[in-house]
Amino acid sequence: MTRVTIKSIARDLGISHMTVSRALSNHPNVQKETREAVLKRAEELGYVRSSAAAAMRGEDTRIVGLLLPNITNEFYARYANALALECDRRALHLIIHLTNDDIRLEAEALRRLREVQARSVVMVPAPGEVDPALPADMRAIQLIRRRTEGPAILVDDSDALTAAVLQLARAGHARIGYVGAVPSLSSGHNRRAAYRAGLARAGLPFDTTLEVTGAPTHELGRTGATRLCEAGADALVCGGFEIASGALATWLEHTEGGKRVSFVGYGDTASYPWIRDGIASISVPVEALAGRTAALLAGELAPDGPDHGFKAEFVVRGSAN
Amino acid sequence: MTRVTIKSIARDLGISHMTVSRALSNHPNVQKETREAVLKRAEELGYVRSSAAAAMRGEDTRIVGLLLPNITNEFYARYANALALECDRRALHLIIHLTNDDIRLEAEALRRLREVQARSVVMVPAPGEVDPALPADMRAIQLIRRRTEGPAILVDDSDALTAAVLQLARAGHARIGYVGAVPSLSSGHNRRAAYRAGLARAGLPFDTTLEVTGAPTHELGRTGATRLCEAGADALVCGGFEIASGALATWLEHTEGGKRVSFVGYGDTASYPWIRDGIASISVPVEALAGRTAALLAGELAPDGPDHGFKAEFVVRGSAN
DNA sequence: CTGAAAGCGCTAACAG
DNA sequence: CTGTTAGCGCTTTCAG
Repeated sequence: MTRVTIKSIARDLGISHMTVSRALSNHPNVQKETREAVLKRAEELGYVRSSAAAAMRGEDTRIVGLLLPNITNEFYARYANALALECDRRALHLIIHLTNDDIRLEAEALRRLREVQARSVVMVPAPGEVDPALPADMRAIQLIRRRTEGPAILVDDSDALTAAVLQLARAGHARIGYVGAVPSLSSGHNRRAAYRAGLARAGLPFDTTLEVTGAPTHELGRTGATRLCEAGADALVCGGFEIASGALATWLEHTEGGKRVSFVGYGDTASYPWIRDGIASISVPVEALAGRTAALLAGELAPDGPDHGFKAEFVVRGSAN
Repeated sequence: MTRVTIKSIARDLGISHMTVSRALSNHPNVQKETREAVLKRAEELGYVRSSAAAAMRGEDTRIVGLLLPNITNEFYARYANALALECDRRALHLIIHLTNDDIRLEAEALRRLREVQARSVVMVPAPGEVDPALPADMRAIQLIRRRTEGPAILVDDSDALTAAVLQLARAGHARIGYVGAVPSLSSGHNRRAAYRAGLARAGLPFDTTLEVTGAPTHELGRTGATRLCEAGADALVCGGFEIASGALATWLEHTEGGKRVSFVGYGDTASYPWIRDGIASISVPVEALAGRTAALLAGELAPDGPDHGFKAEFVVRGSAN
């Protein structure tokens, strides 16, 4: 049983494959009966158009790539979920590659997306000193972090982070620690600055032993939280999704005995309200980000330039007292 | 700046496109210098092979489809994560479509995967009375649930569910409620049977008001848990991932005042150990499932027949007392 | 209204 | 070792 093509249908019906093509694409110049016969036969045989052939002719593949560090972190999962729904609605194919924030895996994924002629890629750029130019034949939209120029969907969380620090200070904490990404990443730089701004506004002294930065991973969260606790921090502020997930695990172990260390996570993890007295956090509007991304992908929005339109919010819960 | 093809490289170098093709695919019959010149030029120009052209010639597209109800549920997220990693490792493209357990969205996704000539699909079959045959030109691997014949990766959770009921009975509960999928789904049928077996073995009476079934959604979890609590249940057992996520939310609200209703969730949600005294649950070996799937996809395993090789486990935590 | 030809990028099968 | 031809599925263009 070989593939059903317009030619096989044409042979089957004793007509030219062009007539079949026209019938299937609703071209007016086909006799009614012929058209119906074609449509019927195509249906019976389960014909589907080959998108490979279409792509070869230069048609849009309707493939969108999504490059994420992982998809277990709830922020990325929710983002991917929302984006996948939007893509399905718009008949776009979403190809997901996980980079694990590794720049080599990222490069490999980009290469393969070029092979399939993806029309655009949405990517959380992996951290890295070098600056591999993003491919020009696909439109790249950077998410959350910005490594190079071009369109980006970013979140302004400065006020939220500052507010978190102020709240902790108000609650009587004087040694507020911070774990975040390396300052070479846009997000790492800005978030740490916001943390420092919070300290300044609270009139608290600045202490580098209370700052841990590194590659924004779960692991950094774990080790960073440990280091900060050992350094005598009485509160922890997280500067990233992955980091928060690691730091939370450490914090839960560390404060099991009832030690009074406060905690502010990052992102809207569903279980945050249910853990202990509730985990305070920096809330990021995931669905809105995904919606905007989809609009960009569908060309419903101006394609160029950065996009700082989103604001994070500080959500107070028990862990911030 | 038009696309870089073997022909454009050939023109550029003043040779035939076949020589370029051979050079790029390591065919022996190319003069060393020519080969090097080609490779160099290809590199410079950023040539990538068109997989559309390859697909048209009948080559494998290396595209794998993944159809999931959603990707926010931690089980699906972790599964997708693991599978995506395996696929990246094996240079497979993973296209994710979300079905929301809607059989029409599922059909649409399958049609589009046939268009791109996906070699295989991994799918959690949507619930539905009708039985749309799975397409024959792609290999379909059913996950968790089984709607029709063909290879499937299933989990045997009977013993775990029975054990959960027994544990609750031991803890002194007599009105143990169950929320699960409709029995027309293989998983719905088996899980309810295991729940009932638990009751029987505990010597507890059988009570249909303590059983709620429906489409396996978060919503069913919410409403089902409410109904069961109103029916006077003193313990809840969940028969599915989505259901557990909904039921947990309801349960947390309902028992806030300290009412003593016990709870057994489904799946290995990371936060389960941290909520209240820990949420007991049916633990499913996600990573193993994904590993087996990948092996099947890569053809490293016998492709046919069912696969019941996985066992779920009951994990006791505070919520089961 | 219908058909034949050409070409998208690539390689197998033949010529040289 | 290198080049030419043909064909994968499809549509655009041109000829009936």
